[in-house]
Amino acid sequence: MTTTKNFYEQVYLIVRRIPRGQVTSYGRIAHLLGSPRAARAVGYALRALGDKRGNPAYDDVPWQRVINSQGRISITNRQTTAHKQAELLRAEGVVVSEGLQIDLAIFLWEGLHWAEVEKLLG
DNA sequence: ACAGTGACAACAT
DNA sequence: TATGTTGCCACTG
Repeated sequence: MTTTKNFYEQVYLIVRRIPRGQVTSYGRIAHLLGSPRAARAVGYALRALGDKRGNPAYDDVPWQRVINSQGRISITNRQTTAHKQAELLRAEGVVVSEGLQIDLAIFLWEGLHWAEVEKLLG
């Protein structure tokens, strides 16, 4: 259990702001957090949610709304399947193709403004 | 302290 | 277009 507001926690805060029915990318979240090159770390943070499942503090993180910059689902590990993510997204209205592709022109989240992020991380 | 790891991204073939 | 390579960053043992 991490008491400090580390990078992972910051990632979760942002992800919780993604509206239902919309998506964003790992890289965009990294940008919002002020570490434009930390896309990989963002993915790592979301993967870590798998180890927290069952913990009420993290059950509300809509991790399925985060995909890669190409608009494609990136999951490859065995704990959580890409298909599972696709189903969760479809359930909230996001159109996911057979090839796990999503049209960013339609479903991409606008993101937050600098002031909003600062207030959030406060 | 240090090397390994990965749900990325950009660039090069 | 489709792979392959390289840079990155935070976390872990």
